[in-house]
Amino acid sequence: MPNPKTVAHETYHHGALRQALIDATEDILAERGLDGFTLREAARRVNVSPAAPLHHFGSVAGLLTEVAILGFEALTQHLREGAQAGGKDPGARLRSQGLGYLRFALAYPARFHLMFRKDRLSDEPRLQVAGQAAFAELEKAIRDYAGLPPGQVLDECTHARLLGAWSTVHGFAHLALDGKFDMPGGPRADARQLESTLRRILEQGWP
Amino acid sequence: MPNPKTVAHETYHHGALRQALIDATEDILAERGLDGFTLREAARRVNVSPAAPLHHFGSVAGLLTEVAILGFEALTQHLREGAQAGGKDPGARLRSQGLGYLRFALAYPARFHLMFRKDRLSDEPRLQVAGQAAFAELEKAIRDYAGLPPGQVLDECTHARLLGAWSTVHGFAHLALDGKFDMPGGPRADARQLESTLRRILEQGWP
DNA sequence: TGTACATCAGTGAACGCGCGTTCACTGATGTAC
DNA sequence: TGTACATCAGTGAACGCGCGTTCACTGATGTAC
Repeated sequence: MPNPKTVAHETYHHGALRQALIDATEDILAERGLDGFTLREAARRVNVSPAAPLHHFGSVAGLLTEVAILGFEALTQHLREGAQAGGKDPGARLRSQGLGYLRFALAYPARFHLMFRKDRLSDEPRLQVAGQAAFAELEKAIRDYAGLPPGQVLDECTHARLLGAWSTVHGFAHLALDGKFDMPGGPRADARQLESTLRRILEQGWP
Repeated sequence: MPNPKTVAHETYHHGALRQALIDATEDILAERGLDGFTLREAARRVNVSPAAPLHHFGSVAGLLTEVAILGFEALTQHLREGAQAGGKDPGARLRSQGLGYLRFALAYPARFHLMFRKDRLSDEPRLQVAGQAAFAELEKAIRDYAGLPPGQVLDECTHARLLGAWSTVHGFAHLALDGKFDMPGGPRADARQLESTLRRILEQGWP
C-alpha cells in the first residue's frame, strides 16, 4: 500500500514540479537545442498540463531564465575548479580557468548558448547577479595574475587583459561549438583536442 | 505613358524579386533580428504573395543562406580593408584587420549572428566557400606576420596564433553585441569605445 | 483534536496566432522555325 | 516578321501545425482557532 504522500504526488499534486520542469528543460536543451525547446514539450515530459508550468514560472522566458541562472552558477563553479586545478602559479591558474570555461561550454552547449541569448530570457535581477558572479571569478584570477589586491580598482591595462582573456576563451568556445574547428568534411573535433588547442593558445600568448 | 517593361514589373512579374527579397531580408534582420524574421514578412515587404519567394530560394533556409553568403563576402571585404588600413607593418595590419572584424559585427549584428547559426541555414557549398574565403584573409594576415610564404603549411605554433587571434576578435564581437561591455544600468557601449578597447587588447597582447 | 476556510497547485478546453509550404492555376516572356 | 509553344515567375486559397497563454474550474494542503 503506497504511502499517502506518494499517492498525492502521482495523482493531483506533483509535489516537485518546479524542479522537475527545470530538469526536463535541461534535458530538452541537451537533446534538441534551444530552438527545439517548447514549454509544452517540457510539460509533456513531466506529465502535466501545458498550463501548469506557468504557475511556477509565469512564462516560458521565466523558466528559461531559471535554467540560465543555474547555468551561470555552474559556470562559476567550473571556473573556480579550473583555477584551482592550475595550482599556485597565477599564470597557470588563469590559463587553467580558461580551460574550465571551455569545458563548461562543451559539456552544456545549449545551456551555454541560452545564457547569452537575451531575447529568450526575462529581466531578472538574479540572472544579473549570477552572471556577475561568474565574471567576478575571471576578474579575481586576473587580479592575482597582475598582483592587484582585491579592493583596488583595475587600471586600464589590467582591464584590457581581463576583457581580452574573456574574449579569447569565449570566442574559442563559440567557434568550437559552431564546428569551425572541425576537420572539413571530417569528424567533429573532440573535447580533448579542443582543450589542448586552447591550452596551447593560452600558453603561447598573443600575438 | 509608362514603358511596357515598367508596367510588367509593377503588375505581374516583379522583375527583380530575388534581389528585392534579399534586401528586404537584410532590412528585417537589421530592424527585428533573426528571430523577428519570417518569410511571409519578407514577401509582404516587396508586395508579393507568400509563396513567391520559394520560386527563387526553395525554402526559408535557402533565402537566409543567400544572405549569409553575402554576409561572409562583406566580412571578407571588411577584413581586407582592415588589413590595408594597417599600413605595411604586418603586426599593425593584423591588429587592424581584427578591428575590421569587429566593425563588421557591429555594423550588421543580425547578419553576423545569422552567419553563425547553422540551424537556420541550408547546406550549400557556396556558403562553405564564402566562409573559407573570410577565414583565408585571417590566415594570410597571420602568415605575413609570422613570415611564412603562402604555400608552406602552417606549423603548430602559427596555427595556434591564427585560432587565438580569431577567437579573440570573435569573442569580443559576440560579447560586445550581447551588451556585456555596457555600463551596468547605463547606456550601450558605442562602436568607437568598443573599437578602442579592442585595439588596446590587441596591442597589448596576451596575457 | 476537529473543523472552517484561505491558499496553493493543478486541470483541460479553448483561443488566436502566424507560420512555412502545397497546390492548381495563370499571366508574361522568350525562343525556334 | 509572325506565330506556336515551352518555360518562367507569379497568384491566392488552403492546409496542417504547434505554439504560448487565458480562463473558469477543482482537488489538495496547511493554518487558525
